[in-house]
Amino acid sequence: MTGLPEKPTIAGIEQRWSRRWEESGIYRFDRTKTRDQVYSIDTPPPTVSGSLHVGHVFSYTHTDCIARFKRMRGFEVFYPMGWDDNGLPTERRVQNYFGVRCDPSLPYDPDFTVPDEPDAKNQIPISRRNFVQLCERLTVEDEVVFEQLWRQLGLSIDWTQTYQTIDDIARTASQRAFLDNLARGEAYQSEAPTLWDVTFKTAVAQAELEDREREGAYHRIGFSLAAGATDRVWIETTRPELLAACVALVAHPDDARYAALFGSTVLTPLFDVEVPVVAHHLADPEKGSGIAMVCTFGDLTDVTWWRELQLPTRPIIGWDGRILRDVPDWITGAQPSALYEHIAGATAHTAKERMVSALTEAGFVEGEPRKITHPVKFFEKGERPLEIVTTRQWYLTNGGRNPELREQLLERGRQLRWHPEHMQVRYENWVEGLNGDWLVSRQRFFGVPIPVWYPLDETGQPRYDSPIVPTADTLPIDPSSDTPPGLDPALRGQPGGFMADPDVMDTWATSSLTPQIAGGWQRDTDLWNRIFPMDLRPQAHEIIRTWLFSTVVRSHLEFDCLPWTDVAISGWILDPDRKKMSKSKGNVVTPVDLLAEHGSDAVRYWAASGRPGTDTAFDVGQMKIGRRLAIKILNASRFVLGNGATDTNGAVTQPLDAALLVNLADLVIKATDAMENYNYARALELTETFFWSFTDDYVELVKERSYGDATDPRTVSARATLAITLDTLLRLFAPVLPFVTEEVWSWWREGSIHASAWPTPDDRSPPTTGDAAIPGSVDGRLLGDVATVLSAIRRVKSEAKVSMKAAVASVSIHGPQDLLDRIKMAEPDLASAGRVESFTYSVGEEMVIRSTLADVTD
RNA sequence: GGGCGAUUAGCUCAGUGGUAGAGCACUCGCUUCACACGCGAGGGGUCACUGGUUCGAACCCAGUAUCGCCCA
Repeated sequence: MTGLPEKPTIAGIEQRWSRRWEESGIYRFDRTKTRDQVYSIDTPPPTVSGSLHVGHVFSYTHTDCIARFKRMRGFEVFYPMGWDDNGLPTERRVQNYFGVRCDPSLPYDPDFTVPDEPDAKNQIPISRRNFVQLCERLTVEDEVVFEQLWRQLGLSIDWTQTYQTIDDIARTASQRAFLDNLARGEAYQSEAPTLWDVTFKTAVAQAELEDREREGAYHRIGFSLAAGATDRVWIETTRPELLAACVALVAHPDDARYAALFGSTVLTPLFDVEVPVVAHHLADPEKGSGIAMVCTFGDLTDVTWWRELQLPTRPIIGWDGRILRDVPDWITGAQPSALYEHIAGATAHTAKERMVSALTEAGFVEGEPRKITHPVKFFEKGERPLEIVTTRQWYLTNGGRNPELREQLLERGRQLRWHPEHMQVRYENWVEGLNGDWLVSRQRFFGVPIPVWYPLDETGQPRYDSPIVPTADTLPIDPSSDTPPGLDPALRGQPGGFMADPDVMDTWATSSLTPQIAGGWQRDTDLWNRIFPMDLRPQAHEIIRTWLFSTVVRSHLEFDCLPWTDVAISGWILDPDRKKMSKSKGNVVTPVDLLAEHGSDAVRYWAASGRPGTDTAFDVGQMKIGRRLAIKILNASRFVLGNGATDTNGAVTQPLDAALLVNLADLVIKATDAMENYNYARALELTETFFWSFTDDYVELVKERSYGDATDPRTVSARATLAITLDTLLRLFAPVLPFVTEEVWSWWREGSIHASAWPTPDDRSPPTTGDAAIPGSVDGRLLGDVATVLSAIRRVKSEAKVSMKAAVASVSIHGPQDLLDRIKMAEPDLASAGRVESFTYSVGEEMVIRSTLADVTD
């Protein structure tokens, strides 16, 4: 054995070993292995434009613990890392970082350089291609920083398998999968009311919505029953600015107050547009006045009424969220037109003020606005309420409109093994609640383009029903600069020519293909066949409805199977007030500082202590415990090895030693079982508990014996037991504490501990009952009994406030015969550990231990 | 409003039918030849509450409360 340090330290351990691991390539995927020998992981790609936070460190550590365990179990682990540089976060970061904004109408400027002093408030307009180049430039910078952190944390990733969600490979896979969906009829276009973010000017899918409670007010507005009549029907609305878009009034069919009006028409105030009064069960008699104004479109209920009652379409809100400029054709007459012009071009907010004031002046408002709070739909990343506009969009089937497909996807959810199990209901609830297909087109710049063109007819109008698609070998394409096969580029935009679909795909349309992108689908079939379907998807629970579900959808449609067999859902990190940690609260600690302060093993210890799927408190105290454990492992190992206990093949002949090995085998069984069930926290806890009692009790008991003559069987037995136990415990700790265990391993073992085999209970079988040399040796209780006696001896010394070195004249032990028999077998070890001069035994029921200290001579 | 989870020592958490546990913190000790980033000992809990099942409940069942999350 070489390299045993005088005074071991954990300083600098991360840099040393992460470099060594990279040089030796021990985490690289060996593609000579077949699918049954492989364990493949669909690693979540972090958003590079954001920053890594403690939650990332927490959950990625969990995955790494599993990866390391599986590797030691003999699997070839496919563990790639991806970077999600798609979509809005990157666009926004580029805008702020470089002080630019994308204007797709501008031509490409090859000489463009970024401003010396970027001003995010006064952004310079640049072309789409210039903008995308800046996106790519920034993400490359970010990826370097991220990779560095992951290496420092000790993730056992194959760094030759990284991917980006915007690179050529990802674009090709996304477009290929989309075209496959299109060919099978799973992707289709539809012109329909669409939830629309007026800030980002893009459509938003159901999965990206959230309800937020907002203040609003009911305005009580009167509709005239007939031209010139003074009789009114009073409705209450939170959106009076949409009066010009009113298409009907609706009340519940059983509502006697309005029964007489069903089938008749009324006039909208001031605009004098004739609208029908209709009945529908969704009208709530308890809400407002019980009769509601239906507009194009105030909310999703309006859309339902519009669809089910076949009402006309009268849009007045534009894609910018402002009232459309031109007076619509259903508004006629001088005064109504003048009123419309008064609100035209205004924001919804301003239009509301103007409408209320005009209606009030004309006597169509009753009472004061009645303030309420109500849920309003928002884009999860947006800050203004969504509008509903009618647009042409691409959709992917996801079961939202097809009961048969929905049931198939629910069945996929049941086939998947969830850790923890109860997370499956999140999936069930989401799939059961889908009310439409997956809207995949987005009106953004930095994303994967939808790979189709449309023919233009003689008048220059696009024919959306017969899109032109590229051939698979030309992917990836950008239809806005590439030309359809066989067509002249000059025909772009010309009558009889073609035009590009202007949109890009939803980021989830790419992220839902991470197995395909990372695994070489349609690109590296040899690799693909070795890793798919994958084994594990680790992820957070807030994206079950997005990432997890969309990945299942794509795999189901493309391959008719699950993308993985297991999913591990990680919990939140909570701050000390039990609130989710977040940037806005200013309570986020940067991972770099955390690793530097406590050490990677210590931070990993804290992370691995959190049970799978359970929210875990950010707890520096737990990291300190991890650090202490790492140091203890170094010191205990140095002691064991420095004592000459390096031979695991020595004959174990002493009962105490055999008892320890029995308990060790039991630990291995339980820890393995926990790991197999993705419960690294349980495995760690079991191993840690064993380790502390090993050092506190067993090592103290055999210290004297292990110092002895190397040819003495008692010494050989102690040393072999120490070596076997250390060897086993290091391997059990290795997934959680990769650095310190590797450090110790390097002192006396060949190769890397991370390439060694996970322990099995048969590694070093303890002597059997039949062994005459060690009576009763397989009884693991011996260790606990002896530890109890040792503790009693220590207590006497502690209470007498004397050193543990103080001598004990005699110890009398009272108890059942079998207990006494066991203790007698370890009497010499007890005598040396406790400095006991003599033992006496007496038989009885209850265990009683009495110790008498020797006279203190000084 | 629907669903899921949690509630155990001052704190962070284990513990799925058989005498309430760990670490931290606290108290009192110990310069023990691996470790003072250490070692030893000690004090500390109506297991949220109310019922039920059971010989026996922190654990199973029903309900209540509080907190968190997901969905509407």
